[in-house]
Formats: sequence, C-alpha cells, structure tokens
Amino acid sequence: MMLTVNGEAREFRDGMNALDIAGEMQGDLKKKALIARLDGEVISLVAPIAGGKELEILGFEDAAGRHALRHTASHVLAQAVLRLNPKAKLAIGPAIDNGFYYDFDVEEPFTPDFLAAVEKEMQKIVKKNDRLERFELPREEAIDFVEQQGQPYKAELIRDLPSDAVISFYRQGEFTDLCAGPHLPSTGKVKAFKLLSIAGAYWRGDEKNKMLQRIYGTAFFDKEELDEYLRRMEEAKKRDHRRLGRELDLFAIFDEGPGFPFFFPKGMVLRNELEKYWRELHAEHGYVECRTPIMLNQHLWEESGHWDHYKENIYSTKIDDQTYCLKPMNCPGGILVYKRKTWSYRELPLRMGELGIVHRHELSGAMHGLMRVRCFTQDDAHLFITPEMIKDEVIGVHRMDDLVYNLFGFKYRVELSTRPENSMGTDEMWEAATAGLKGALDELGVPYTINEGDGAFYGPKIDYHLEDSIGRTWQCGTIQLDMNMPERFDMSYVGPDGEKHRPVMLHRTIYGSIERFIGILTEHFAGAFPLWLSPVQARIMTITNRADDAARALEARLTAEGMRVELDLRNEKIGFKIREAQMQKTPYMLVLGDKEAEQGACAVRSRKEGDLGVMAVEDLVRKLRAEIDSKAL
RNA sequence: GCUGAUGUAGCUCAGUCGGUAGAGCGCGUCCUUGGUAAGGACGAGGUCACCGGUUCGAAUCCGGUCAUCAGCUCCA
Repeated sequence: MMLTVNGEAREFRDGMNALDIAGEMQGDLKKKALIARLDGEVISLVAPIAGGKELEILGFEDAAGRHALRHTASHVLAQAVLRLNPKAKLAIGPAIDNGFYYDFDVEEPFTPDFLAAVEKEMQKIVKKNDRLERFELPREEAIDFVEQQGQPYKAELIRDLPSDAVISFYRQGEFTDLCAGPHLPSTGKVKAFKLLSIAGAYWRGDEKNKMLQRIYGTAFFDKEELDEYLRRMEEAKKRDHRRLGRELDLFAIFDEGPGFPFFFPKGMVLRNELEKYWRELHAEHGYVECRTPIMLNQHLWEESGHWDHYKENIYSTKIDDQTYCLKPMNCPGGILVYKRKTWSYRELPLRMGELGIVHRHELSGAMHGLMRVRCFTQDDAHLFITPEMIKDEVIGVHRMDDLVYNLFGFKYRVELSTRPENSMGTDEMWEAATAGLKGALDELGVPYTINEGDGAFYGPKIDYHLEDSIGRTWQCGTIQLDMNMPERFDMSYVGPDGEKHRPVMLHRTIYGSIERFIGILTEHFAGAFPLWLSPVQARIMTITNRADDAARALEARLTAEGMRVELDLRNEKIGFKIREAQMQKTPYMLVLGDKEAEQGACAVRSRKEGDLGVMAVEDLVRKLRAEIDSKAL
C-alpha cells in the first residue's frame, strides 16, 4: 500500500491504521505525534487507512490533538461515572474550547463528594491504559446495541443521524460509547486532567426537555500545562469586573436592585468618557442624536410587534387606565421621531443615534454583573436609508465598529444571525435583508460564522462578540437590517419620482450597552485603564507636610488642564502612599518632597514603568496632555 | 425560569458536639515628618440575608423566601 506521509511517499502493509503507521515511523517522529490528518481531515488513529491517500501525522500540541485528548477524557469520565452509578444514562460528552463535559441522566443529582470519587475512578482507568478500539455497526444493529446497554439517549441520537451516516463506536475496557472520534490510542494518554464543576443542562439544549447533570473538566498532555491553566484561571478571577468594580470603587449591584447597577463617581467617569468619545465619533460620521422617553404606551409596542414577540421581558404599569411599558428597545421611539415629518430621498441616509436606557426583565438566573443586567444604556442608532444604500451603510457601520474595538485593543468575532422561528415578515424580505448583510461582509472580506436562527424577530443581524477575562464571549456590537418595522409603521420617503417609497432601517450599536462594555473593558485592562479613561489620572502625594502647598499648587495646575487628580497629603510614609495608589491602578503618581517643592517640579512614577525621575511641572502637563489626547493604550 | 452550591463586620474569611461571635485588611483617634508597594499604639464597628419551625436555648438543625456564584436556557 502506497501512502504519502507528511508529504513523502511511503510503502506500508495493507490494513494498517494511523497508529500502526506512526509506530513504524517512530524513528523519525516525535513520541508525541499521535494525532493524524487524512486528506486534510483529522481522523482517529485507529481508523484503517487505504492506499493512495495523504496522511499527516500531527503532534499533540496541535489543537486537534488537544481536542482528541479531551474527547477521550470525556469517555474516561463517562466510564468512571458508570462504574460508580451503573444506572446512569449517558447523553452527550464532547470536547469544548478549554476542556470537556459529559451529560448524564441520574436519579440523584451529583454532589461534590461524588465528583471527587469519579476523579479517583478516572485515575484507575487511566492507569490501566486500555486501548481505544473503533468499530462500526449498521443502523439497526447500532440501535439494538445501545438499547441493550440501557442507553435511550444514545438510541435517540442514532435515530436522528442521516440515513447514510457511518455509525461508529469506541471501546475502552468494559466501556463502549457511540462516537465519531477521533480519540487518543489509549486511556493512559489522559495523564493530566481535572474535574471542575457540576451543572444542570437541558437535553439537547432545549428548556422543554429534561434537565440532565453535567460534569465539566479539563485535560492537558502534561501536569505542568494543567497547573498553568488552573493558575491562569485563578489569575483571571482577579480581573473579574465585579471584583474590580468594588475594589476600584467604580460600580456595584446591590440586593435591593438585582440587575440594576449603581455607578459610583469613579465609574461615572468611565461612562462619561465613553459617551463623550461616542458623541465625537458619531458627529464625525454624519450622525445626529435624539432622545426618546423611557416609558411609552402599550399600543406602540403592539404596533411594533414587541408585545407579541417580547412581552415576557417587558416591564409595564397602569397609568390612568392605560398600560405603559418601560421600553425594552429604542426603535419604536426612533421611528416616531422619523415619522414626525415627510422625508425626501435627498435627506437620506438619516443616521440618528440615541444613548437609550432600556429595561428588560431577564430571567433571574441569567444576570451576571454588568454583563447581563435588567436596565442598561444602549449606544443605539437607527439608519433610515433607501434599499440601494444598504451595502454602503453596513460597510460604514462595520468600519466604525472596527475602529472602536481597535482603539481598545479588542479582538472580536463576527457572527451573522439568520431568521429565527418566532419572527415576523415575509420570506422575500428576510432573504433580501440577509443577502444585504452578507454582501457587505463579503465585500469587506471580514471572516464570520453563521448563527442559524439567532436573528432579531424583525430582521437578521451581524453581531460582534468580545471576550471577557476567562474567555467567555459577550455580544456587544450589532448591525440589524430591518424591512419589517418600516412596513408596520407605514414609513416612507419621497423619491425623485415624487412617489412615496419604503425606507429600510438599520438598527445598530457599537459598545452594545455601556454597562456590558464597561464590564468587558474592566476585565480587558484588569482595571488599569488607559489614561484618557482613567477615573483618576494622577495622584499627587507628599513626603512631608512641608510640600503641602506645592502639592496643592500642582493639583490646581492639573485640574485647570481638565485632568482628574487626587491629592494625598496624609501623614503616611511615601511607600505606603505609593502602594495604595498602585493598587488603585493610578496611571501616574506624582511625588513631592522638599527638593521638588523648591524647584517647582515633581517626581513622576508611572504605574507601568515605575520611577521616571524628576520632571518640571510644564513638561509633565505636556506629557499627560499628549497621552490623553492620543488615547494611547 | 431550571440544576447545584453559597450567604457571619465595608472587604477577605474563622467559628468544633446547639450554650446569644472572632481575625486580618479597611475605618476613627493619637504618636511618628519619612524619598517610590504595608511605621506604631489604642478604639469603634455585627438583628450571623430574611421569615417561620424544632429546642430550656439556634450563626449552627429543619422548611420557606430573597440574593449571589457556576452552568443550562434566553440575550446587549
């Protein structure tokens, strides 16, 4: 059998699998090379390989290798659970980004003690180092096989596979699981693993289904990697915005208002700076701004379709026999602003922004610090455009998104969300709208994934996702193309032909919500915000009270420049004052002793670079001014 | 909303078998006037989340409620 291995043609015996081949090649391969790719696709090492194919032997460092490791770890987990609880029903157990999980249907929920016992049992399985063997069964035999094992969820999975699907199983010791692979060759390779948590999860991710018990874990090829990962997770917890919000005195959420965040004076500086930048940016890009009421008559929400599609999330109250709703979205208000007059095509595009406060009654379990709240400010905008303008306007909005995310040094991921089940409008509208967004993304050459059925009820959308400190992603920016609201509200503009035409609406945000964005920013910078955003930009501290007057003069000078300065005249040692300012992530610490007071200078310390030496006050002002104005990171 | 865990001082946490609470940091007063990440002494501060039950007696045991955390579902 001729096979091209790692780009080189080689002769092998018929019936060999990737593992055998890797074994024969041991001489020129690293011991770790145990994952393979066949004709570009990652395969199980124990799958048989025919001649005339391209085989690439990969190292464990490869992402596919880690994926196989974690998938094998999830099988070991399931095997261990079955040993301790033979009645457990297995659902699914995939590898995920940083680990793996397995879902079980059990009579009694798992306890932390059980988790520890499972981990011990897993160690036994790893020690035994059983080989994983792959085999295939025809559909009916496969169903019989899993039913004999008392695994109804597996039978359901097989029944839902397409009729031409290959149904494969992996066996290790006494345990066999339905699985497409690939896997590591034996359980002994799962050396460094840890079970992390227990959680509930609905069967097939549908809340109408039974809630199963999920065990999360992670696995690495060696102990050092695992320890390093666990250490990084611990470190990441220190960046948690809920913790930093309290430590840096920025914001908090109290029991008295679940999901309703409070912003303290320092947190308000962040908000105000973000809003100030937002207004400047939008003015530059041809936007105007409006403001619409927080509370509006229910009739408006019925007309917009929100009442039909979103009422579980709407807060409402009766006023003089009429029901009023706290707005969950800004668009109907914006539409009323649009409809106040007749528009000419000459006036379009109309780009109208609004920092709009919305209230949504989110499920209690969904709340998460500032990331998921019940009251937030969207940096919203509605673009009223002609159909011909769609592509250019979407591209224009994307460029603003890109500009803003780059300003903060964010990496972002783009998703295109298509028509959901519970939506309004015609197929034609949805197709046209989706094609419009797609066309813009393709023209921009932006990589994106498609999120089937996740659009807004009135139109498809492009979403921008940003990462938090532990790698969870949150949707921030969005561009939603809407041909439904203009129809429902009978909106129009007068075209060159003197006739009325239907405009198209673009709903969009860049920050998404000021609250969520501040949460992401706080974690991204670990509280050490760039100078232009820092709630306190400099802290002036004296060595003895003989420098107090000079310190006050310096404070006055910097304040006159519009800089945010704190004064620390306390009778404390300079080391202590520095420590506190450093822990508060103060960008600049300005130290004044006898020397500096005499010279009209100050000793400058940067939180990043440490002591920068003595600087004349006017030089300092210029330095800070330049850094603030450049919005440098 | 669902599954599990948690709730003690402003913060981080002890509190054994049921006998009405403790530390460190922070805060206040005083001493110390010092050169780039913690100077010292003394002091104040708690309806042990809330409601109910068991008990002679509950931070502790039981039930309920609320909130938080990790997920699921849903979403900016």
